[in-house]
Amino acid sequence: MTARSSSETARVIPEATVARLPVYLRALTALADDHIRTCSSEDLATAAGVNSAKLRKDLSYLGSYGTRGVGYDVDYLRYQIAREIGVTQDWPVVIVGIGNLGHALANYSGFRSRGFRVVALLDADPERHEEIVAGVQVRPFDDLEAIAREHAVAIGVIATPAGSAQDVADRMVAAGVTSILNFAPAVISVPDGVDVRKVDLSIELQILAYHEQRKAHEHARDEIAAAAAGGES
Amino acid sequence: MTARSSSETARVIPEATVARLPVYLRALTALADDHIRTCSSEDLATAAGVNSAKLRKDLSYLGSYGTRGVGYDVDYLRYQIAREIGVTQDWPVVIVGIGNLGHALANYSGFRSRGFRVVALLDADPERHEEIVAGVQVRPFDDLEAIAREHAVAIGVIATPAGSAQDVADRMVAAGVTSILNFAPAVISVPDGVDVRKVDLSIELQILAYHEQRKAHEHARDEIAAAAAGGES
DNA sequence: TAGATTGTTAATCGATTAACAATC
DNA sequence: TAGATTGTTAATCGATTAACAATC
Repeated sequence: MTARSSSETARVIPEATVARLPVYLRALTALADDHIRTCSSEDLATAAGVNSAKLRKDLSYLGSYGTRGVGYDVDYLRYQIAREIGVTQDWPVVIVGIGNLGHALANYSGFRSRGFRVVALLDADPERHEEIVAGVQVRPFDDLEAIAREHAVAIGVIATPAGSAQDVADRMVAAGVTSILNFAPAVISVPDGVDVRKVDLSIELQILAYHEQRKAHEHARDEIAAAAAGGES
Repeated sequence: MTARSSSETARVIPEATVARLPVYLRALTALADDHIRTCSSEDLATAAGVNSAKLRKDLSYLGSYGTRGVGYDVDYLRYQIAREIGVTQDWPVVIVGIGNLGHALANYSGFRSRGFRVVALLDADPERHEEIVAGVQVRPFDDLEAIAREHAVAIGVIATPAGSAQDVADRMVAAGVTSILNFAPAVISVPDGVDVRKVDLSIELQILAYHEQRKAHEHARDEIAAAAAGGES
């Protein structure tokens, strides 16, 4: 459908790489905070918790920002990654659902410093409309359209119960939101062209539980094997 | 290192599959709540937001729990997946760091119903030790060892600021915790055999920002192309 | 020039998907 | 038996990694 222009030189960054760029950005910020001016791919990879070959391959999709024999200039690389991700500008964000999690998200200090600005907190419950959270007054969910258009909001965060998530997503999309971060434990469906990412506490815990169980089974097996020592080959 | 026993028939479930099993579990629970007794792979795939070939492949790693020509028994499959993940039992969990996010996590109702039980809330700040959150009193961080051993805690949740995360992780590992869910915006390193999963709000938002920016660029390009209509081939 | 480190190649590994034989 | 749907095969696609030539 979308014709690829030939002027841009095949700028397709793999999804796995895109997901790691923010990690590199954070690691570079930590290095800069420690007054480190230059780092090797090995240094940065260690700080980011990945292997250095992967890091260099990832960076190679952005361009050639290092110096052979020397390494990377921390500030320069940081700026290039920030620009590539798009967080040199400020993205207006709305949060819908100001329960416990919504409160925590609204108060999250990492927003502002990382290229995002919470322009509105919305909740369907009128009881919450008095409240001021992190300096922002909670407003009715029905104000979504007006706010989204006024601030040109492209990114929405859903922190409602599961039952409301699809409805909120539909309204967001209708209001022009094209990227959604969904904290509700529900699958939401959206039209093509809208991106959804999902964060789910209980799913993360269940993945850990699976591995825990496997470890437990392995231990049990090892012990049985040890007890039956000297058995058949 | 770990010798694979031959009695268990090569029970290696790919990581990508493991990460989807909890999604299937939730979808099956939703179907059961709607009094649906049987479903096809197509039905379940739709409910889980994946394609049906992938779903069937995933389920095939667990065993053969469907009936050709008929589909899957919802309750039976749900039990089999829960057993495979290990959430038919209850996992004791500790949460460290009872700020905004820690509060939200402690109050999260999906815990209990999904195989987890919060046995302790810990915080280093003595000011918080009076507090009772979700019916559980906040206790000193130094109680970690005692609590972890008493309840045989295998899973820990870190909801502290980034600066404390590595220290908390080290203490958890020393206390026998072998799976960590890390909400702090920091890379933590742990010994082999300890699993860490990371949930990071600002990274998720940055990934969305990247795609937003790409959409914006594409629109701009399309408009330029449209304006220059009738140009060279 | 010698030493260091990048950017890239190519091999390997793992995940996705369509298609269909098996079978209820 | 005819229709439906699973479980599996095999082809394809994407991600990881080691190794090293290029080059500062």
